Amino acid sequence: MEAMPESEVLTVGPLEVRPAEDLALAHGRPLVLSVREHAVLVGLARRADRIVSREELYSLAWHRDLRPGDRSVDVYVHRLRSKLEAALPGWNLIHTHVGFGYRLSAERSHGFHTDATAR
Amino acid sequence: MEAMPESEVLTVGPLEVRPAEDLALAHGRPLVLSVREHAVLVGLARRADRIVSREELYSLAWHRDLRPGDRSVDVYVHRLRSKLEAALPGWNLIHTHVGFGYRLSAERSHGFHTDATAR
DNA sequence: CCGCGCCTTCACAGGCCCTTCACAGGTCAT
DNA sequence: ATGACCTGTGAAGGGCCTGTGAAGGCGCGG
Repeated sequence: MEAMPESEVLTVGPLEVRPAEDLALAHGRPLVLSVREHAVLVGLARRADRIVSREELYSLAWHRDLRPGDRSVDVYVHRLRSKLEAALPGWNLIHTHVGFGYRLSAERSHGFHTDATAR
Repeated sequence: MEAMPESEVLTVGPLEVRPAEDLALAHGRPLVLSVREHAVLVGLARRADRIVSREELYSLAWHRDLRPGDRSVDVYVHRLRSKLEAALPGWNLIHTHVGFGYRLSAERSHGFHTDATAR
């Protein structure tokens, strides 16, 4: 069974990321992301449940060093959050650790019940 | 093969501290700590079950000498206690040794039952 | 040439942190 | 019991960090 890098599939709760296919799925439905947004998501997903510093995340998604004062990471994390929130209401995936960085982990939004509204 | 210092993991009862990842887990769930709070926790965790004096703890977390009259350590120990208590009810982790300092040890709170919600 | 999406950079606002106070409760020796 | 010292705790002030909406440039397809 395979563990070829081609088959890399990162799962974080209801989110599934497939770097090799430039694809991310939310509950099985494809997310519409730009190249950068996808790169940032992959960077976070490959280090799921761990804190990724801005410098590290920038390096992973932009392939160059983050310059002092550059807010790009914040902006992209914000866009990613918006899209993830829209696709996965009730889930809180990107967590901020002030002074350290961001962490991708599957957690339910505070005060959200298991889809009592659905169906 | 993974005995590198990167893998340093300090375990104190239900608490797990990973200095290299700037992360601390309570029952496996990540604690949200500020930079200082985390530094103080790491300082205490690396000397678990032993008393750490204020001077020593300050030196470990602030990387400079404690000035007479500075109450920073007390304030941060207080904040850490609050967060640990919130994340690990029923556990008493930071112990005060009047005149000597603080000690991190896994001990259950006095008179605490495992089923807080029962009945 | 025009419209559209994407990336980068701003500017402003809000929130979180660190430090320092002030005061209360405790402890201990006298 | 009383005074001196030690620790617990809540709050205030400023500063730094992060969230957020928008503008300007570019490249691409129509």
